Amino acid sequence: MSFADRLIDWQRRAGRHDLPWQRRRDPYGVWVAEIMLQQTQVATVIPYYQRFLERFPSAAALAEADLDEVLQLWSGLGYYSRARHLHRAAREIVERWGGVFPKRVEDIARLPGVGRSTAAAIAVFAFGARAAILDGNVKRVLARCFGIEGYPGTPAVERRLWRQAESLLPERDVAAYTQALMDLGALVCTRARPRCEACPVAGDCVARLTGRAEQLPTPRPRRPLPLRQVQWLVVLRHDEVLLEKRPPAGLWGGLWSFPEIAVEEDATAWCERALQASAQALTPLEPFDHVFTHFALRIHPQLVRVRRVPARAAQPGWLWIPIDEAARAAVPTPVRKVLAAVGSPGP
DNA sequence: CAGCCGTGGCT
DNA sequence: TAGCCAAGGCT
Repeated sequence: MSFADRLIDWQRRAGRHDLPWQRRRDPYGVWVAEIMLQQTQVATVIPYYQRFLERFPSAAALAEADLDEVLQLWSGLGYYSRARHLHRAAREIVERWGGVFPKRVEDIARLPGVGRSTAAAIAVFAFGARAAILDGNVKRVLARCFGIEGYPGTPAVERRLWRQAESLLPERDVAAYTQALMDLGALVCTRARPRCEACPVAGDCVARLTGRAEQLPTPRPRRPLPLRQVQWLVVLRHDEVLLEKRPPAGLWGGLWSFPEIAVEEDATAWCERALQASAQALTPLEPFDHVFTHFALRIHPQLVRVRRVPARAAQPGWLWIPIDEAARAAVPTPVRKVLAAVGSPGP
């Protein structure tokens, strides 16, 4: 029996069949699922997927929405450029494709946020196309099965993996085969402690036969990171907290967060400058020189280790948000946690 | 091309 | 426990 047939047969018995995005096979539902699942585990995606599709049931509904609302529904899921791309792509589908999701893999792959692998997955699951995917699961399964050495992040190794993935494609049942590949990687051929005894292709697996299953795929070469520490300023006024809108791209792009400074900077001086610079936006607040009688500045004790201090926006927006509402605003998860830790500052 | 982007689970 | 990685794509 061929590699593909063994996997398809196994998938029918032991694979996943009841995931939310497997219930609907329309291209929009498949597309949103594939974007959310990029670098994100299934269990994390499920509640976000259900909320998102309830609010935006179609590309047209998504295209009409404000980006802020899309980001708010995405908040906590991470990789926020996915949400910005999704929103842009929805408008592209409406304007360029007349609201009809493109069918050709090349056209799907031109949508923002959709690369080669995601385009193939959409085409396979929504349109029954014959195309190969190559995600983390598939890379691991193929690297082990066929003994492909080397870090998959390098172009040479990735080319070999793509060629291998293409050559294994069955003539029919590509959707079942693709799902099988991902299920095998997620449930059996796991990164640590693979369950080789439950694998339908263990008999032909190079890594299994050479005892190198846990050594493949070759891990990323580690390079020491110049870690710095930054800290957040939490500016409070009664039961309100000051948030700034981050630049539209980059880290937490378009989301609201606390002002963030390097640990070497003087927080008090920085806060004075920031409040002075945004005096217009802060009306009807008191003049900044009263800041320490009318406002409370807290330097949150939680320090964050980051690669670099994120660049600040030239013209950040500022917003005083009641603490209760802030917890529901479009803010990234670390900010929500700090917010919960700060609580109400009292009178 | 290599670094960046987020959060959570795992060992 | 601190690092590694996950249904990758963009620059």
